[in-house]
Amino acid sequence: MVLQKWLDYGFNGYQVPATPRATRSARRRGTFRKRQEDKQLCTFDLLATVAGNLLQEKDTSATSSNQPTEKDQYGFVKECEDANKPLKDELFDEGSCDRRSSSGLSSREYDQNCSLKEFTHTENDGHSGFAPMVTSSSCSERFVAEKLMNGKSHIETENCAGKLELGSSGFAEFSGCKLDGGIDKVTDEQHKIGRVPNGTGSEMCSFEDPSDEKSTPVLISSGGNAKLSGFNDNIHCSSLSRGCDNVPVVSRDDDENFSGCTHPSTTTKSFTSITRMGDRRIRKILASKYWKAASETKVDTFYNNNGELKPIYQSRKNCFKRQKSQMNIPLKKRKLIDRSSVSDSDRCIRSNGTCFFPERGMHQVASGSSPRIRGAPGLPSSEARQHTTLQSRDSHVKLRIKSFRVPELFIEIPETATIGSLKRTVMEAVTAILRGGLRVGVVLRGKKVRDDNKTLLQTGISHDNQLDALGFTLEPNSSQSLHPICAADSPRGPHAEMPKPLTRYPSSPAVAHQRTQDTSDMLPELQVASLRNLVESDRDSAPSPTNTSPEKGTTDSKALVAVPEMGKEALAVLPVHQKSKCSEIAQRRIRRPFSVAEVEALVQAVEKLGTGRWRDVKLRAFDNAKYRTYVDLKDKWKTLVHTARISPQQRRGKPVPQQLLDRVLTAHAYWSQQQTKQHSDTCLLL
DNA sequence: CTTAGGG
DNA sequence: CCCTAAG
Repeated sequence: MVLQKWLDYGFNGYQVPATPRATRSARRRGTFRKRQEDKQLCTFDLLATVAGNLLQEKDTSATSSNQPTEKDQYGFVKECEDANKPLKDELFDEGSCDRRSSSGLSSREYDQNCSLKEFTHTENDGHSGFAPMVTSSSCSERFVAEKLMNGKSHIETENCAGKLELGSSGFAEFSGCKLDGGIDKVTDEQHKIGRVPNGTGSEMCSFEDPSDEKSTPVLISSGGNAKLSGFNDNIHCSSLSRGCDNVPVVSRDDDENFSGCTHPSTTTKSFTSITRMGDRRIRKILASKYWKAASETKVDTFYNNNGELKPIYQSRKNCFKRQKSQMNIPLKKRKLIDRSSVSDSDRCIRSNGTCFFPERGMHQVASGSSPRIRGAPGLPSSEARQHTTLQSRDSHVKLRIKSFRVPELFIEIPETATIGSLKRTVMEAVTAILRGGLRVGVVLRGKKVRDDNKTLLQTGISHDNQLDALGFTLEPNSSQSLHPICAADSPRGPHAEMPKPLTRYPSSPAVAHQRTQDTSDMLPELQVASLRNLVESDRDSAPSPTNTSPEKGTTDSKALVAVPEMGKEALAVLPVHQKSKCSEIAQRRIRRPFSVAEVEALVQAVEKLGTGRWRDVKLRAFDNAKYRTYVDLKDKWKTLVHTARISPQQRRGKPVPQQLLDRVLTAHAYWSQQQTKQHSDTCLLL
């Protein structure tokens, strides 16, 4: 079941043009939107990824035998590895599920864990309404997709990922990434508020792959729930991820809420149609009030969950929330102590803006610095030491960005697509996002630091006690933004929301959480650790992904940000700018040329019902084609009439049988006449 | 939400 | 396909 659900999920984020044509169109419009009906529309929030985890996992796996799940995960991953295997098969293949289960965790257990976690989550929370919200947001926003790259590149990326160094000058430099990244200090809010159980959101949705080097781990967490047509079960994002066994999450509420945003295939007919119809509206709203909505979303959601809101309403809210999360691209960062010994090992090799850490160095670091013991216990001590070190050298602050959030991606991919194609698609999307114009925002204690000329010292960042309050955000680069709206909005939206976003994404803890077997116990520690990470630097964890693994990784180091070198080619394909900027706000639907059969059905329906009854036509002939709205049908009819009137030479695209065109003209003439007649009759009566 | 019509 | 006005 879990696997099946996979498909349901969509990739929240930038849409990858299925075709050049679509791309052009999208570019022209500056907006993208892809929806999938018969194909699986998955919305995944990508949390990036990174490969770095792989290395860590490798090391970790050996150490942490206590996690039965890992093997499963491995097995699972391997399954996915088969690039030639159709996605559909992959997902629906019972055998796959079984295998995965056999490896250590039965599917049932898997589910139970998720449920349990979820349940626990809510219970502990004490805020019945709040927990779900957090979960959903985190899930939707947070998703980890690993295995975006090949094993090799993967590793490299991971290594370099997110290393951010802040010099005394105040100049921030991403050693590892070309991308602008923000360090996300998500967890802080939660901690402060205390409403959310430790490690709440992120853990649930994100996980790490303990896959070995060979296997390219792919973590895909859905942002929310995806419903797959034919399946009533709601899947939680966690189910997608391998680590989810440890960190299952997502509340039912989420599923419902998201139904509107995602593919509501499972929903009832009426509901589906409603949601679909509302889709545009939602998008519209998002576009115009994205930021505002985003800022308010969290709160709204919270109350909504408690209250008795209409499903649709909730779904919309969720959409907003989701959008928000997408827009906010918080990065988690880790502060590293600048220590000579560490520095050496950590030192990265830069190449084309990407920083790589030599494997040796990494391993060394990992082995030396971090205890192999999985679990929080090791963290505190190591951190303390590091902290001390840090203090000794307060003149330099090293920050490591462990992960960054990728804007929502919409990926449409046929069920028959191969895993390899799926990977490529995701890769392209991620690459595009990364390449998109982004800038870094610095948030200190919830406040945006706008003065770029201030030194870290002046700002207070130089002091470790301040560091815990330091956060980074990714913001659309207005200069590159194609859309005025985005550019204009970006400045305030992200900033204003900073605090909330942070709260919502305890990404690092989550990741760590995954790995840890005893989630409940670990959570508290993890969160603490994550917080501390911001303040303190851990040399061990920082440079080496390996190191990050269980102990440290749990805390914060886990989530690495991959800054790929990879997607260069892909970039050409994708309209990066638009996507990175505003794609989330309004994504154009994918173009779906009408097939002859569809035209036939349309013509037939119109012949029967006449023009002007597009809703009926839709229900009559395209009820199952969810991607065809009545507006689409109306438009198609319009184009058909036009096509029928022009000479065959002037017609473009897939030729429509002349016979059909003739019928179009006939029907159009007939119903036009009827309309006129009726109108005249009305006039006469009046 | 539906229609209708321009873009 | 999108967007919007209008009902």
